[in-house]
Amino acid sequence: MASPIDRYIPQEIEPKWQKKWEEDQLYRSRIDESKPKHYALTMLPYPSGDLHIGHWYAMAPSDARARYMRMRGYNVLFPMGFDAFGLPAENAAIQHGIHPFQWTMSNIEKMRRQLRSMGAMFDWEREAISCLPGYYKWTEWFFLKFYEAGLAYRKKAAVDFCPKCNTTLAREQVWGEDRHCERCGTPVIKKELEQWFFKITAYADELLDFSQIDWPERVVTMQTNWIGRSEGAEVTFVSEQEDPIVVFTTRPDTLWGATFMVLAPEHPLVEKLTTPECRQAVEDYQYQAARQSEIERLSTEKEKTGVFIGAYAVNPVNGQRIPIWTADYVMMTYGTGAIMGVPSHDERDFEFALKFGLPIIPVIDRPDGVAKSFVIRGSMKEGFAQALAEAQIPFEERDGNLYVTMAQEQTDRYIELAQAHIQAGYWNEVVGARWVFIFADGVHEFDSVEADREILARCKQLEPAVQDKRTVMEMLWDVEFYRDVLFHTEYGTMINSGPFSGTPGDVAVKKVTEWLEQQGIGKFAVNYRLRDWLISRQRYWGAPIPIVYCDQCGTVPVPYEDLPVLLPEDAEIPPSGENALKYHEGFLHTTCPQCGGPAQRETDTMDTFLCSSWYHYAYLSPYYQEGEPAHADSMPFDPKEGAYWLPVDVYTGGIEHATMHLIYTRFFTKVMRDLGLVDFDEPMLVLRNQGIILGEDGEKMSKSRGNVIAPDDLVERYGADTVRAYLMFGWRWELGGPWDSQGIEGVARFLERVWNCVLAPGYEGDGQPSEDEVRALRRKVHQSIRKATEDMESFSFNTYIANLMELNNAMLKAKETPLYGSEAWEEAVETLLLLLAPACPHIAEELWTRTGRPYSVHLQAWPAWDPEVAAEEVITLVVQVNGKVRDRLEVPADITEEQAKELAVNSAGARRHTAGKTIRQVIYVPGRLVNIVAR
RNA sequence: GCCGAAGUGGCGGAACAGGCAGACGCGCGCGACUCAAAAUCGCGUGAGGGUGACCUCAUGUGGGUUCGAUUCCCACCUUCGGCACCA
Repeated sequence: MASPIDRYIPQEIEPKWQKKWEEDQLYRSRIDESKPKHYALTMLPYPSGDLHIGHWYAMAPSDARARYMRMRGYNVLFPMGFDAFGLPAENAAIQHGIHPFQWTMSNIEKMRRQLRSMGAMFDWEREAISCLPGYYKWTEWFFLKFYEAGLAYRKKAAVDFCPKCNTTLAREQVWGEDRHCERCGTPVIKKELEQWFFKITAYADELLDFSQIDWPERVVTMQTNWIGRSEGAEVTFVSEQEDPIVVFTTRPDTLWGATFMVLAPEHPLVEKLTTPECRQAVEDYQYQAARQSEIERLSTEKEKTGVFIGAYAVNPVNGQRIPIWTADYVMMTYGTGAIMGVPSHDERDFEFALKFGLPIIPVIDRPDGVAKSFVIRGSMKEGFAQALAEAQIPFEERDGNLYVTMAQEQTDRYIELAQAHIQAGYWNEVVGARWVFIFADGVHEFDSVEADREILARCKQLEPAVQDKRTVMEMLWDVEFYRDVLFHTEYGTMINSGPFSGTPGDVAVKKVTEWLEQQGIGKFAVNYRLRDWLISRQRYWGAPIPIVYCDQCGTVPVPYEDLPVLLPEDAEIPPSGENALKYHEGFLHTTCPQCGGPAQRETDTMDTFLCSSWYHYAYLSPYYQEGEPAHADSMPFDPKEGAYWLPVDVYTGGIEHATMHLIYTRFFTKVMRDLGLVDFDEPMLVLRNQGIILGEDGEKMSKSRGNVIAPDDLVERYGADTVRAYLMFGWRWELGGPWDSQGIEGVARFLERVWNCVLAPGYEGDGQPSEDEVRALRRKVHQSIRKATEDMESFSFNTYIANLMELNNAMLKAKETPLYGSEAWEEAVETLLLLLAPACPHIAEELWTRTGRPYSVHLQAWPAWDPEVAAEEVITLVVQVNGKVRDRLEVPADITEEQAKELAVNSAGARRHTAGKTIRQVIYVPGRLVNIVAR
């Protein structure tokens, strides 16, 4: 029984070492040209007031890896700060009457304490808090630089607005099908306001290039989709009043199939082109459309709506006169806000045309070559079915009707037969890979709007049941059998397209685009889903936008020397949640920097994503040149620090930032590069995402569910080292999963075993360890170093800890033998502590110093493994017969192929299963197995 | 609807340039210690069959490639993310 003082009591040793490390400035990161640098960064928290287990899950393994890199000889920077502007501070102000600044700073105070209990190697001297003037001076400075570069502009825009928070929302802050506010859940409405934007779209193409960074495929895909580049053409249609109407299309090869146009309800030409007869209906529709975005967009709003505006345009490729409609399925914000409707090859246009009786003319051949015909009973003369059978045209017969499904090549023969057999008073058609109507007196190709009219008229004469049909396609749609071949969106040979008919699908887009350019009616064009970044927030608690509005001079930027525009400390947050700056006379009124006359300040503040777009630069020299006036050619961080530390080598954080923060910060860096502030293209070279820890019930942790795991409680009970190691051990880091309060007990036991393994007395008998025993222990030790190194490199934290457990288990066995106290034993102890140090810094330090080793374990070099020592001497040779394991043999690792095969074939297990069979083949996998193929 | 990821014991998870499935841990069972319990330590633990050595089945389902597939290919099912009238 160990004496009480020798028990593992993390609650005593952890604070002790944290204090000591801090006194010794062990984790200060200073420029050291003699060492390679490593900038490890983990996403900074919002100071909500409580560090939750998710923060630990993100930060503790990141810290372990930063510590590992440090032991590998890198000069490591691993800073921490707070993303301190934002809405919750204002909500707290409203609810509790506390000023946002005080609320934020006291939260930070508490969270700093909690963060320190983690024992991470944060360099607190580099802490940066985004709501302090020394920080947001530079956020404002960046705004001015963007403005100067033409990348910040103001425009009136319909923005999502939360009536409860009384603020505009970014697209990503609007959630869910019902479009509710990210923060409070209130359904969002649209509002027209003058807003500031950053021109992120100017960098869209460059943001699509991920060649310089090692980021998870998932994030790359999400960003690629978010940016949503599509290539196509802009084509100019002309209204009958001679107004050019430009449309964007990705399918110029379908131009000949454009049978109508649709303008977005907000499109300026709607107003101009609408005829008096249609005006009332159009205005009603526009009103409806505008209102519809105000009401929550109801769930099943699938059904297409729209109205004809009375006007016509001319299809520039074939002179066809086509009606112009307005419909809300066309967005004003994408492309040109106008489309050509090609219902035969676009699902939405098809649905729209079918509903409103617009002609649908196929212009792209079906690549699958499937053609169909429905032969109604009595429409053909006797012997038709037999003729089809003889021609090997497949069909099914049901209730006397024939359902013919044929290949494109068979359609000519089919048409001949149908024509020969068709009864007077009937018609028959072929659809899909061929479009033909067969009447008793002749065959009509279905190839144009005119043909559509003529065919329909003839059919109506013959069959009263189709009287109400407006188009051929509407008539065909009633035949269920046809539905899957009536339209398609594939590329294919162009048909019914004038001179372009017959152009193969793989070159059609290119050829048509070139021709459009020659004709001067269109040109190659690229469109993006990405919109410019709306940075205005109608909030008090954010970095002010450094702009004043002067009656004489208009929009005037605040001079660099006058930064920062300070947030007034005495502002009162109105209970309505409105922007306090609007009502703060002292802030609002100022003088124009240009003419000295009276002027008003911009009261919008900046999106907090701006603050977090450059925080990794702020860490280099927090609040750089505080108190000194800034200039246009200032640097927002110390260039010496930047030259050494940048860019970030490894960035860790949650996947939820894939399309917001992680695009914005890349954008920021590219602009900074173009401004000459940095000389690289990407801010973070390697990115890794951790998953989410759920409550023990498998649900997302929340106070209302009562499933929240509080790190403070865990630290108090188990100590930080146990919590850290469990967070690394329990899950695949990138996936996360439910908390398991029994699982952590296992890790606590492990650390206790490590403690006892190192400190408690072992074997007390006489004798020397055998050479084999020494070799076996050393082999395990060196294999463990190899495995630990590989796992750290690949962020495989769970197997990293498992490997340490294995080493410890092996040592506990060795401890009961003469190995205890030997040189090999000491090597094992030292290695165990060194490998443990990144994950569990306190216990490693305690045991390191207790065993008389020089302080500090965290200044030691990562151990190296000797491949020869780590090499196995004996391997288990698996013997398979026909792929099934039949025996296992212990053999020397350097066994030759012949020896291995020989042993395997003669092994008892193999003989049992090869008896009476012929051995056909023997396969040898070096160091692993022999597979005997016997039949 | 489209795009992407993942399905392995009772549980978290190992092993995938194709080669012993289930490392490590939780839980569970048996044993030691104890008057007893907890803690600790030892042994066992995918399912089924056989007294036994052994045998059969098993990595979401169904096919395929291969001497050999958790790993590669095809189809399907389930779960979780992302986007969602993007022309």
